[in-house]
Amino acid sequence: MADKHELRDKGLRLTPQRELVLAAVRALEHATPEEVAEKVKQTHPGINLSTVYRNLETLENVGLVQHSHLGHGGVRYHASTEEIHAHLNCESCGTIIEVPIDATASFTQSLLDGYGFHTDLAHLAIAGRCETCFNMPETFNKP
Amino acid sequence: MADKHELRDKGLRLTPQRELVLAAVRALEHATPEEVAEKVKQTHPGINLSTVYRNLETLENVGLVQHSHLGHGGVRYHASTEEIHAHLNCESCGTIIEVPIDATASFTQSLLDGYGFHTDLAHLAIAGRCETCFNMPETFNKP
DNA sequence: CACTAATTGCGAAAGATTCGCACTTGCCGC
DNA sequence: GCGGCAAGTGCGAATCTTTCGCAATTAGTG
Repeated sequence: MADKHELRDKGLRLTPQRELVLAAVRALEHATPEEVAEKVKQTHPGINLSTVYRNLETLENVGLVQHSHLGHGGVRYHASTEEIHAHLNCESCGTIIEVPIDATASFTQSLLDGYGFHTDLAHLAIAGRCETCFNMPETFNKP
Repeated sequence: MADKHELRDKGLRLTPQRELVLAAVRALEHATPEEVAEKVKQTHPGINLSTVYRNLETLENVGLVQHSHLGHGGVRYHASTEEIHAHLNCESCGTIIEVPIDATASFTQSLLDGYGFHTDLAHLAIAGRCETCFNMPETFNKP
């Protein structure tokens, strides 16, 4: 699971809670803080939500995890080691489609050329509608 | 400001609060509900925050305004008549760069071709760093 | 002018995240 | 191995944003 040294090497103490939070983020992919807490509780029922929030923040500061905003819902965390991808978020059904980041390279390059903007497509989802929902007008505007 | 008929035509009652909310959204561009309320209070100090929220929702339902998620902050509303554009949101300094939607056409087309996904780039901002912040490493990770 | 339904104000509630503070515990040096 | 100290945790309260219920008000209609 979590290598004993990767936390220590970052100057962090090695607590069971912290290890479990990191392991949960890695196992879950795109998990909300709530879901991470849920997962951790399976092996450490006493963990406090505050502790989960604090550890997510701490782990993010040292670069082991990152968060993204994947839609109307809230924040979601993923391990930094996960392959980088953009997220297409269907506003009707909530489906998340993952797109390899190199499929977006020419777009981000054009933003760099045109606006000097260094795009981080992994951080915010791209909104829209998937094929299925697009063909069901009655679901429009009701995510 | 707000044409007397555009609200009535949508089947809505014409109340001073509603007119002012619509006017504020149009005047402010990318305003949070909080900011809209602030603006409305300049001419109608008694307005209640709930009323602002309800009117934003109502106005969105009839298509006069829309909301987007522009970054870590919260929701922002803009008038539907504004020219459609994507938003590049610098995570360091919070600057919003507006990009005409046709500059993104080939990207959205490729998402449609490749994933059957109908992209609405106006709804969620694109995260990244502006030129200035990109060249100031010390500001990294502290939006 | 009276009537009815839409709208507002207000206070409370709900959900998510943060904070303060006292208690606990990992880690370092001895 | 043992003690001390700062980092980390648990807990409850505070904050912030958004929503809700309900009674009072008001726009639009005839």
